[in-house]
Amino acid sequence: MKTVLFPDWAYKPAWSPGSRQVQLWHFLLELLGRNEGGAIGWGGEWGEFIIRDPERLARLWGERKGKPHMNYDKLSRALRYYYNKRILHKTKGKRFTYKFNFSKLILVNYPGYLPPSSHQQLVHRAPLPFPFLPAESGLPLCGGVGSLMDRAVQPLPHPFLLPGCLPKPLPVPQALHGPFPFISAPAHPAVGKTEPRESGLNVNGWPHRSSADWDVNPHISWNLLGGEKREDEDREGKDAD
DNA sequence: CCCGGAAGAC
DNA sequence: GTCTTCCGGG
Repeated sequence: MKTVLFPDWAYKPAWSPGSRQVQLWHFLLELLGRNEGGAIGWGGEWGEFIIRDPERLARLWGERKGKPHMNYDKLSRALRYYYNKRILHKTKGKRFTYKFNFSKLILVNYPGYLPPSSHQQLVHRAPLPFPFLPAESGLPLCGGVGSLMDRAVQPLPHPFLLPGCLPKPLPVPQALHGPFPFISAPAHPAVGKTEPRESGLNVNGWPHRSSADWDVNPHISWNLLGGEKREDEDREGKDAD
């Protein structure tokens, strides 16, 4: 069943036990997911976004954080700190354009990622721990006070994301042919056939697909949570030739 | 505009 | 640890 999901940082809840404040990338995802129009929007590339109104975005961010003097200069400094953390890249040459680092995909199954030693255990489809809801349901997506994050039904052992926060690209399987070193699960012999439903949860354009849709090099090293392989460092349009 | 060091808040 | 603030430099 091979499920391809998102990088480790993307699974950190907006309100992790350690940090009681919203994180900037969550905030950005929230705005992008809401398609709130104006301040920020998805760009052409997978994960790329463009800040259309920098000062307005800064004002919104400042309001969220209780920092009335926030501006784009300071916000962009925070974005720059994401470079080293490998959460963001700058799309060079394009003004106000950054890109989320979705190049490192994480292979996990929802009720908890599986450590490399025991990953053959729960290799079956796992439903999301929260009820689906359309983006129009009024509740804020991607966390925030009073959002789904707070009213999650069960204690969640693992961080999670909400649908609608991420771009919906990949109309075709050619994403893998690009510069993205996507990672997928190798075929596990122990699994047998466990494919209850491949529909997954595309209800919101959630890019949750079986990697069988894409032909993947099996020898790509797949790093799980905590793994820090840096073989990707994805490029834009210019690849080495 | 964009970059990152430095210091400090929390 | 995650920004916020300030800033010299390109």
